Amino acid sequence: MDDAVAGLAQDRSRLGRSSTAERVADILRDRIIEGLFMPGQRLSEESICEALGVSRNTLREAFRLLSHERLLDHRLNRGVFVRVLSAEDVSDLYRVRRVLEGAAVRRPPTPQALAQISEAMTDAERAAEAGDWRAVGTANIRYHQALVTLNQSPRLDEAMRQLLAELRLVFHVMENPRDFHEPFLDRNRELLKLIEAGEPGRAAAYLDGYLDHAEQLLLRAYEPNR
Amino acid sequence: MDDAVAGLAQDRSRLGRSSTAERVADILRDRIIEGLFMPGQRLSEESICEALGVSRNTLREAFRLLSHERLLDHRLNRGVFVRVLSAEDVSDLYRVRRVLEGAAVRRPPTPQALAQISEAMTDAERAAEAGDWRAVGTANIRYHQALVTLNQSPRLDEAMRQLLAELRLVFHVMENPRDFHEPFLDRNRELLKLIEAGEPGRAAAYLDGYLDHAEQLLLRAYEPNR
DNA sequence: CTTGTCGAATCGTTCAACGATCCTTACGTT
DNA sequence: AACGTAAGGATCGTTGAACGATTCGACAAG
Repeated sequence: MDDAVAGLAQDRSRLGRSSTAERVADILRDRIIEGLFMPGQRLSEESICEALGVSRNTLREAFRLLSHERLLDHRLNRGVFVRVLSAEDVSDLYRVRRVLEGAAVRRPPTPQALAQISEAMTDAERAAEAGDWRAVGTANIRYHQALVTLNQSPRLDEAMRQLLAELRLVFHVMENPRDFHEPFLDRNRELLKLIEAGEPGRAAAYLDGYLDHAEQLLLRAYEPNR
Repeated sequence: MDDAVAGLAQDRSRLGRSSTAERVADILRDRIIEGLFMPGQRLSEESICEALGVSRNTLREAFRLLSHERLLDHRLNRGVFVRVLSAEDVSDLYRVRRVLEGAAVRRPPTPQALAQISEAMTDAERAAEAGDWRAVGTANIRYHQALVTLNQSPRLDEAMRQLLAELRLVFHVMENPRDFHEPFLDRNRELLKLIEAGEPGRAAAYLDGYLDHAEQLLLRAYEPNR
């Protein structure tokens, strides 16, 4: 019986798990990530707190959370806006990816992490066959999130989660998701092979080329806008 | 004249710079980092909002910000507490440092970054001569913050800033700051030399040993507490 | 010693209000 | 036509009070 009681300790995290402000933040985060709120759009306190049935103060707490995640841009006395990323932001995001993912592929891979990466990989391929490019994008994100878990660091996982959320804001400027995601299917597969083969050096080099290419594609999509 | 106008863009960040909640967060962050609020201590909404002369709602917004930085622990219906880091947290912080600083030392150093590192180095040495070990700790943190700037990434700089703030919470358990900081003076100097000499491989290896040692010192200090 | 009950303290959330700030528009000046 | 000024409205920033919900500690009953 002591075992059963001890097991409860793991579920403790679920106890504290709720608070209107956090739930509101979750809802808004989803909308932003899904692209239902477009970058640059202003989020009016009044209309949103009425639509969600929460008070302005609670909504403001949620806004603070999302601004801190760089998904919203909070301008004093002017309200909050969905973040608009600049070309410099894109470059910076890829600099961080090179560091985080680069460190990941140099680590001895754990079976669980490999399984997660592999699962995301097959999900992406299945979605590609079905022609669901939005799902391909989602699976691709899961792939890279799983990649970072090789670092075995909760904080780096969290950092990657936030980074990928920001990156989704960028993906919305890609008018044709297929052209953007399709080429990376083979690359993800190849990278996974190199990791499984225990060749960290080659995997890291391959990853660098991979990220350079993706960054340039995105930057090119940003060119016309200025 | 266009130059002068363009130069203004850099000061734009100062414009938005104010909001009671953020200023409150700044004040509290300083107190926490300086150790005036001890880890585990509860921060009562009522007493603090009265002491600072702000409303509870505003204070709560500040609390949200600091919880998001992992400096406060927000437990539902129980209030906010100064974060208490576990031994696992310490290990994770050092895993992140290995990734962030490890990537930094492998980069070709820029003159400005080197200057900043060098300045922190001499500040630390000067403070050591004066026997001011608290100042040594502060300069040491500046040193590593400057180290990360080699990555040339604002997001990584920010991540390092937060990481070091967390680490200060841990340093408060070191009863004797001199024993902890003194050995690292020579190591910092040696690491700087290796970077200046353009030997990224040896610098990275040296850094790893450095971080391993620091982590173990901290973990040993944590042992008695459990 | 364990369990149930109760009250105080505090949190979570809402609501209403007022001043401050920003944007827009209009008007007059140069 | 370009610029400075003024007025108005919309929205934000912040406050203060209020009430239910939750937690914690004490104390009595089993």
